[in-house]
Amino acid sequence: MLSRVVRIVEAFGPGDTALSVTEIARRSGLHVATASRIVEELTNFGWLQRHEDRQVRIGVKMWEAVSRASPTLRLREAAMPVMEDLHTIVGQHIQLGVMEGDDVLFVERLTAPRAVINYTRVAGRLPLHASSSGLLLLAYAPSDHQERIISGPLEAFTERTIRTPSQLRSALAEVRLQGHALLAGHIHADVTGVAVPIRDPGDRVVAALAVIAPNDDVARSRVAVLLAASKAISRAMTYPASPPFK
Amino acid sequence: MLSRVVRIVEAFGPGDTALSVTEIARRSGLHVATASRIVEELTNFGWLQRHEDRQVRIGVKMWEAVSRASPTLRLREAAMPVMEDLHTIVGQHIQLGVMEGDDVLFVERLTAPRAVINYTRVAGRLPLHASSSGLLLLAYAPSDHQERIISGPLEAFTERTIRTPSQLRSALAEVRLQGHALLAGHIHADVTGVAVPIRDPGDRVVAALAVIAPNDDVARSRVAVLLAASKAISRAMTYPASPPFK
DNA sequence: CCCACATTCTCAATCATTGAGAAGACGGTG
DNA sequence: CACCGTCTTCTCAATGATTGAGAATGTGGG
Repeated sequence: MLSRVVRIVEAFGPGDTALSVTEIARRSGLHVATASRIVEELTNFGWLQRHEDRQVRIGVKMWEAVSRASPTLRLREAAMPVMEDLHTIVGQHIQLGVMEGDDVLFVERLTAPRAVINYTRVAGRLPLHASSSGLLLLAYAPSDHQERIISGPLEAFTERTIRTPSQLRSALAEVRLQGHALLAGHIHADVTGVAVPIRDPGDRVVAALAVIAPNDDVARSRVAVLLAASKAISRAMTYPASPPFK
Repeated sequence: MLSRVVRIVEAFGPGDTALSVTEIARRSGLHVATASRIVEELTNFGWLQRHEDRQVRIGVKMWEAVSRASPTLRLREAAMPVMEDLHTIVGQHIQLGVMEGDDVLFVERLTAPRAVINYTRVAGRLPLHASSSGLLLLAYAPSDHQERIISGPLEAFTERTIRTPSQLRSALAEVRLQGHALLAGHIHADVTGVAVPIRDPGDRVVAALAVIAPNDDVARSRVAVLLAASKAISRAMTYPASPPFK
């Protein structure tokens, strides 16, 4: 059955590059015999691969199939050159996120080796109410989605994380007023995030571009260059897709 | 059955971001009813997603699961900062490839907007004998693999593409002698590629780092900076993996 | 309005999947 | 070297999900 394949692949959580069959069975709730058999079949297709010690990893074939037809390909291709320029200019972490359920999902990021701690990863998530990217995306989301988050539990990361519905409501209003989201110390006490919207040709907000910097960085002055970058990405997305290759 | 899922997902070729159910059925050789049903099930898991016009794309959930446990994650994380620096310095396309079957599979790339045409994409492939990255990887591959490629058909892209076993054999010897691969006009008449090896802690060649530039670029002078970059990446990979996050 | 095409639904025969338990492989330890 | 615990794979009969032809429904264009 199909759900078992999904459960097996999704058993790999953030930070798990390799798992044993037993561990996969435990996490997915499948019988080990079932897990073993499906893992073997997927391995034959190259969708999973096995280490010499029988540990299981995601296979190159699956990565390839998914990556070449990735749902965010257009966005990432349009964004990457601009993100690089931005990265060179501001010298801090740059990240690109989209809304996915009640989280922001980061689809691309550039790290600054000596810069501040940053918990995000490519394909990592953060709650919408807690991160600058998430708050920005939520501010431009349909109101029923906003209301669901506002009325839901608001997990706190630090003492400055938004934790009440009224705080969140006014924060969203402020984001819409200013056109960007600036959050200091909401995820980690020493870290400030600034996020701006990226719009598709129909002017809908489809992604957030953010700079993650230490609190004492001149974060506020980064808004202008961030906005310029987001305009450039929005413009690049309006052009037709790039030509096929091999 | 499991193979049907694989066939459906792998129906998405390079350049296909969205397909119709009928097209998926045609490419995968499945009955449309079967394709329709499996597509619907995968959609419920978020592994596929449907456009308003019923077109099918890869879903965010599948992208997320695969990307966060990607088999080349370590390599890419180690390589990206260095690739960016390199990109800033040389101002040409930079790409990172691994050997996968009889092709080189590109796992990361940085493009130079105004630079030369480049047919590669992330998750794109090129034959081992034709590209600088491929030739480099083949030169350090087990000899049985080399022999299989040497004796196999050698597809030609331009008149300068290697097309005979003896040409390939001597090209491989030269790569091993020099420690890098420089190919001018083998994929496209006006384009030169230069590739150098990236080694894992056990000193095995696991990837190729390449610069793609116009023929009149001073490609030869790029070898030194490329080698420096590859050493930096190799070194970065020896450190333990980065800590988990959310 | 009708036609062509794409998609989904229906349903009975089929055949792959399941999972308990056994057997085998592996690795560490006394 | 033999023992033991753990992980993995195998066996096999009962089960029930999967399959695909064809019908029905939905969709868009002329």
